[in-house]
Amino acid sequence: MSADLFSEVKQAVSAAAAGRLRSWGAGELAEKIELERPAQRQHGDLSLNLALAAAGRAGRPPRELAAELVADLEADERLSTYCRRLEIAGPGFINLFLDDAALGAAALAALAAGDDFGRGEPPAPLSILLEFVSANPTGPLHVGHARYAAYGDSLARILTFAGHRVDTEFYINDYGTQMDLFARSLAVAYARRLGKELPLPEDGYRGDYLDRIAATIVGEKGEALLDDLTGGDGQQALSFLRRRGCELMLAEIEATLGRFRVHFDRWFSESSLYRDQALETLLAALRRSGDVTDRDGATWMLTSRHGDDKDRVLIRSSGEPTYFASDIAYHRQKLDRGYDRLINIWGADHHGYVARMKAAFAALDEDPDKLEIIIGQLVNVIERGERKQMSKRAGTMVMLDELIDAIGVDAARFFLVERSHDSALDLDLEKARMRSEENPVYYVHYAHARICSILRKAAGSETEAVEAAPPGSLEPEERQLVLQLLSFPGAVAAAAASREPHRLTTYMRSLAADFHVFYHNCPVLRAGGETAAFRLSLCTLTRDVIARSLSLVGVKAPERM
RNA sequence: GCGCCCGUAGCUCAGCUGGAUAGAGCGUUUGACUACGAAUCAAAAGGUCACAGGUUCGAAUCCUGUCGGGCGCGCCA
Repeated sequence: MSADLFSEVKQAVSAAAAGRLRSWGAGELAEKIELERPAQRQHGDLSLNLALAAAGRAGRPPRELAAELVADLEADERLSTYCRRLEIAGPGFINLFLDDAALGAAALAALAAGDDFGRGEPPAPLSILLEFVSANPTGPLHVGHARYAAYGDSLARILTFAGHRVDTEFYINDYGTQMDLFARSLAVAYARRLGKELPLPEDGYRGDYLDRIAATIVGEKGEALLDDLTGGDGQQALSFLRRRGCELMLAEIEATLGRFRVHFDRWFSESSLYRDQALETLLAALRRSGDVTDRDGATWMLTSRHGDDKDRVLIRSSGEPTYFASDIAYHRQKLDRGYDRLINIWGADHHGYVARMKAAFAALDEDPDKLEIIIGQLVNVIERGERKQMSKRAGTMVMLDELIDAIGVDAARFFLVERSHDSALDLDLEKARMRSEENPVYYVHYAHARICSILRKAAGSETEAVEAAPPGSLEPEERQLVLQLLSFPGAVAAAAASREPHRLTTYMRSLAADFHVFYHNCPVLRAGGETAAFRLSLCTLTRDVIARSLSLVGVKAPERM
């Protein structure tokens, strides 16, 4: 008995129905059998819409087709070991009623599979480079970054568990005007700390973190930079501040991400592209392919030839390269590392750049589909019931560290990843702080802790010594729990394929709910004998699946709470 | 003006890529602990799935349009 019963059933159906489907000219339906969990119990455990899907092609009424399919399925030996009964319902659905013993056996097989239950084995695993957060190293992370951090890190975990090879990467924008501005702002904080006032640059950065970093630099260098900043042209001092400030800022960012349980395999520096002359190489290649032209004193890339709205500047008339230019060089570099797929997670404020980046791939003679850009919607901050965009100026910034301090990593990650990344998210920090105990993560935690408590109680008991065997029949609540547990591999696969970690939070809430119902209706230890042994196994499997699900979104599974 | 995203219960959101009578949590009302953890469970109430067309056996889901909200549309990053 396989742990992944639903896949097993799917394969059996495919094999048994293939011939019939082909005779209707709908053979391809056998390749992608859709097994659904009907919303209503009376519709069975699984349902097939094959007859409905084939009706158009066959030119015959669906129920008539369903009758022929049912005959094929009933004749199939493998299927009849899982399936107690088949029925045709409604417009032409084929409903499957699974055998209780088979369900129980599958649950025990899932338990035996241990860490491998739900793990994907795609026929062709992808090697994926997943880039996310990539915040400018000019300030600390805020809750907007936190959303992408939670989303991206969860996605990396899920894709890995689904069987792909995933590297995660943080791109450091440590080159260009923003870094210059950062260095000059840092110089102001540095000088002030030593009793000298320098003019704050227009649109300069401000904030406690600059004082913090300035203090560190004063500790390291004393007043050594002061003369250059006040007397000289300041170039040497600014250069140092840019480099060292960036290092210190990145260290803070990395520490915050570490607290948030987000780890990157690689930190890639934009500056390194300039050191390696990646832009020159890139430009030469683009000139050869004819995708670049000089116009109005600037160097343009002809992205409009590849589906972009208009052409884009690579080198300004000032001679400075644009951000776009180094971004192309960066992606060229990523491609050269040999990944099958490059996934970028960008904020909604960057969606306008998708077309030009895809165009760049086409110009580089690379398949644009290798580049997968996921747009995450923004986070709004709610203050006194009003929705506000986060802004330093308006003082509505909420930092990731603040969020963690307020509600903890588990509640924060669950909250951020629970919603579809496609919808804007409102965060009311005060409300989150006051009502953090209502976070759904604790509902899932409670189920986990409750099971752990039962297992502690069972430790060393007679029940624990009995080897579990699938019972001949299951109580309705037991049955529901088993069906939910067996849905786990499908939930993982769906979350991975659709890049939607929130499907797993939805899944584990349902699983926790089904467990609580089971708990209230089906005594475990008190049942005694073989029933107790089997139910104890269900408890263990539920605990494992909850813990695994939580770990896939970077949340802990406490044994007590 | 153009492009992308969103609009589902009083509030916050799911809805398995087109399935059967649209679901949770919070809030409201009511019931269940001498019990393997009541941070739980059971029940009630709450809906024009923004609106109007279209596609088909079947639409919250797909296509078109309208309305409303968010985000973009630079030789900024």
